[in-house]
Amino acid sequence: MKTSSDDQQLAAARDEFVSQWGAMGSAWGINRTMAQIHALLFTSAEPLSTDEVMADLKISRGNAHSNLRELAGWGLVRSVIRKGERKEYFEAEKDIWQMFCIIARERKRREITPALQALQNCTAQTKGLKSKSARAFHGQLKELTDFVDLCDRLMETVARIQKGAAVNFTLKFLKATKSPAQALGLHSQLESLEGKR
Amino acid sequence: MKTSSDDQQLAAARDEFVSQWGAMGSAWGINRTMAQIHALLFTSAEPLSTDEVMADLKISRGNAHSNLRELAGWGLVRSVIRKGERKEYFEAEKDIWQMFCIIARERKRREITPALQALQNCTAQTKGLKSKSARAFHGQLKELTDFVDLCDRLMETVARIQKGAAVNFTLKFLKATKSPAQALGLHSQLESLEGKR
DNA sequence: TTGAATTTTCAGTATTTATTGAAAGTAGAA
DNA sequence: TTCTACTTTCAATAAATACTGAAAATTCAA
Repeated sequence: MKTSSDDQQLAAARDEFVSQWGAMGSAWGINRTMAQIHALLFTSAEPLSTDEVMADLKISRGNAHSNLRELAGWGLVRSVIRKGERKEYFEAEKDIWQMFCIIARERKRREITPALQALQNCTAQTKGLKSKSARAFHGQLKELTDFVDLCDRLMETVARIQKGAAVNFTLKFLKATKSPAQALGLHSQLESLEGKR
Repeated sequence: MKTSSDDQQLAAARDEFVSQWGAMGSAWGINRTMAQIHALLFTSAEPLSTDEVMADLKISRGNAHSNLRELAGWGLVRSVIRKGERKEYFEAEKDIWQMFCIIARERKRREITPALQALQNCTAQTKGLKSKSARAFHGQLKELTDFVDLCDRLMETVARIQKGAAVNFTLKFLKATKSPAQALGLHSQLESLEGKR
């Protein structure tokens, strides 16, 4: 029967996606289950209850619960209360750019900004030292700190702009950078800066 | 005595940096020890031997060995043979932009590209399906796939350009995006794209 | 109030990942 | 060759992380 086979196809593809997204998460330091739940909700037309998540992924209540809470803490998932029902349902942010911005902002807040502060401390602590090795260390750390600082700001800024702007800008950037850069307004910036290092 | 206190300061700052870099690594899915060894070599004026790394971090030979190999596999560290000496020494890539490019390329190669292929598979597998939920799934996955694809390309491209170009470009981008975007060539791109979402 | 439905917590356990250390392997010097 | 300095491997173990499930807490309707 056609529909049944289609359903199977869909189920298979979704399982694959959930598993893949989980793997990707864990490669980037995110709890596999949390990423899987996110994948599930991200591709679900309807909000899901804790029990549905448990059943879908075959995980315990405690596990489902704590990862749903964590996702809510990131702002990637919000809870939905259906009128007349007592149970809590969850839905994911579906807009990809929005999702990207949330992740960028959270990782910045949780990891990059604190790390940057620590780096700045280390750099400051070795500011006045005179020995050759201390000066070398300080110089190296200063460069790293400045670089991380720049990334931090870039992330902040990117996460603020509109989806259309970001995508279109990226496309132009890619085009402009492909082979001898020319075309577009990027031209002057890029050209005047090439070959400096 | 002045020098001794300076040395202590330096040692303390370096320990702090090593520990911090290790923490950062593990938040991003990189073995803590590998990141610590990297931090050590990154701020060492001289190449270090396996034994020196072992002593500095108080880790076993096997651990030092395998993580040094892994770092070499990433291309972040290379081995140095000193003439007359039999022992192998290791030094890190010191240029930060270079280092960033290496990491970007490796993560792209190891994680993003494979994940992208899997996503494209899932998307393709649900291409023709007619049911409402299948169509929703396919649409959502298509968007995600396209987005990851764009990131993949962007990474590739960024990792190719010159340090000066990247930094300067970023600075201009930040400036241009601060408050009502104007100035620079970015103006037209940005303005024409704001408010789309 | 009471009690059923639901959420939350957390001690115990399982799984995964990282580390040790000693034995085996290699390669250069004599 | 053989000796020695050094590197590599890997089974055993430890440490970190994630998960379970059942008991306690909460919430809401009657």
